[in-house]
Amino acid sequence: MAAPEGMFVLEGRPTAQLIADQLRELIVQGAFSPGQQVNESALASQLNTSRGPLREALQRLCQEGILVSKRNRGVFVLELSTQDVKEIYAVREAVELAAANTLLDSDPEHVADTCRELKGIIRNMAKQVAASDWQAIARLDMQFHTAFVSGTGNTRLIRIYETLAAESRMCILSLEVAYPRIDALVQEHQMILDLLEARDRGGLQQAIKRHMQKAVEDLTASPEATGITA
Amino acid sequence: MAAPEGMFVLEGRPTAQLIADQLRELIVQGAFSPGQQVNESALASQLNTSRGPLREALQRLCQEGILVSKRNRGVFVLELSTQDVKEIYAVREAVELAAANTLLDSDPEHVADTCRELKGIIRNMAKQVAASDWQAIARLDMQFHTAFVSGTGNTRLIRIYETLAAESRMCILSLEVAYPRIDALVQEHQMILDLLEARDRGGLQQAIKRHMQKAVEDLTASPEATGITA
DNA sequence: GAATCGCGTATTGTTGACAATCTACAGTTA
DNA sequence: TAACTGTAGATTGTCAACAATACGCGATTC
Repeated sequence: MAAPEGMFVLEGRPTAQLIADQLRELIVQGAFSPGQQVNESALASQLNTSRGPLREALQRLCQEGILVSKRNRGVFVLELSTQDVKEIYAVREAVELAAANTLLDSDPEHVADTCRELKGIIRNMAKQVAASDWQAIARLDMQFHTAFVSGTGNTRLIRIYETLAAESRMCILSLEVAYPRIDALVQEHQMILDLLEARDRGGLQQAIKRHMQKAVEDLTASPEATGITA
Repeated sequence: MAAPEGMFVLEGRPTAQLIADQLRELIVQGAFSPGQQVNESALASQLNTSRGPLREALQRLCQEGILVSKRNRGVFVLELSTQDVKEIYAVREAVELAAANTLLDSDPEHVADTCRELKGIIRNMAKQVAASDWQAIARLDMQFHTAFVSGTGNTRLIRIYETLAAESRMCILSLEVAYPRIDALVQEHQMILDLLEARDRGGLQQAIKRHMQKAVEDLTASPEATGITA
């Protein structure tokens, strides 16, 4: 029996995950300042739920790494150090390089589909760059890379990357206006897209490496101007 | 003030993690059959704890991927498909290649330390191969690779790999006596170690790729003989 | 005879209360 | 004045009871 259109399973996913998704979005948008303690009771009341589910959500975010838990103290919003930035982008490079190889080994038509999606994201990104909307730029930046990795269809790789994407958004957020050249952002993504379309394996790998390297340089260049601690 | 010898912090880590570690070890050792439901109340009683902490531990293992949660149904032990095996080893390859590059870029003395550790693990592995103790072999196999990745010092990479290691042990476990050539295991690891010591970047990368590729072939070769579903 | 409906049971999901622990501050003493 | 000790407050960690949901089986109907 096919379900009628417009019908969908209500609350199909576990509640804790819904809360976690909501909180993650709030955190990466900077609704909580780094190092700030997250109060269980208070948040539970605000979200109109009990401490149980909320606790599970917090624990989930702890495991993802955007919150840190201290025994008998509570959970705190992650404070990013330059070391953290280096780690995050090193792992991102590893994942994206693997994704690039997998993509180039896969069906050309599927690659074309992915390229179409990426192209649309770049278009939106250019718009937001013109509007200087940093929130949106950070979101689209990670949307681009997440779509790139999603193209592999490897659910584990995708899951890993989603965590990295959240952490990266926190990095980018603390960057804000400190970002040196706003136009380079669109250009670099466009280059990655072009090389993927051209199926230039070596060039794509180099472009990804450069993209990550530049990001680390930008993010660690002036730590005193950002929220990133040395 | 230096703490007197013999003193240590009591139960410094969160309880849920202790339970999770214990359960993870049981699962990767095959104490639960794939697809089997894990009963919260029963386990809580057995482990002499309440459902709260146990629930958190289960959720943690769900996020790691060795348990799967179904809403209002409970959690079940992961059933590995050939697709899962391919995914796991694709991600492992990505992580280990990145680890290899990072290691070869790091301090030679530190690499030497890592090599010493790996050498010891290989020695133990050879012993267990002689004794045909599959449990121990699987444990040492993953211990080797985990030590390799740990050499990078990248905490995020290490955390990712620990999850992959757990899943891999489940793969290897279902392999058991079906493993084709028991000697190749020690040889392949020895080769990786040698190439790392020789600082042969290209050779090491190739060796890692081959190692992963062979593992997938072995694991997916005779699915009917193993617990891995098509 | 096959499909459907309804009930019973088992299990999870949620809640609120209780216990344990830590930090901060004030009081005390050398 | 500086360092230590004890208390107060707040927050998390744990627990047991309650509510909601899904599955399996038997009765019923066409």
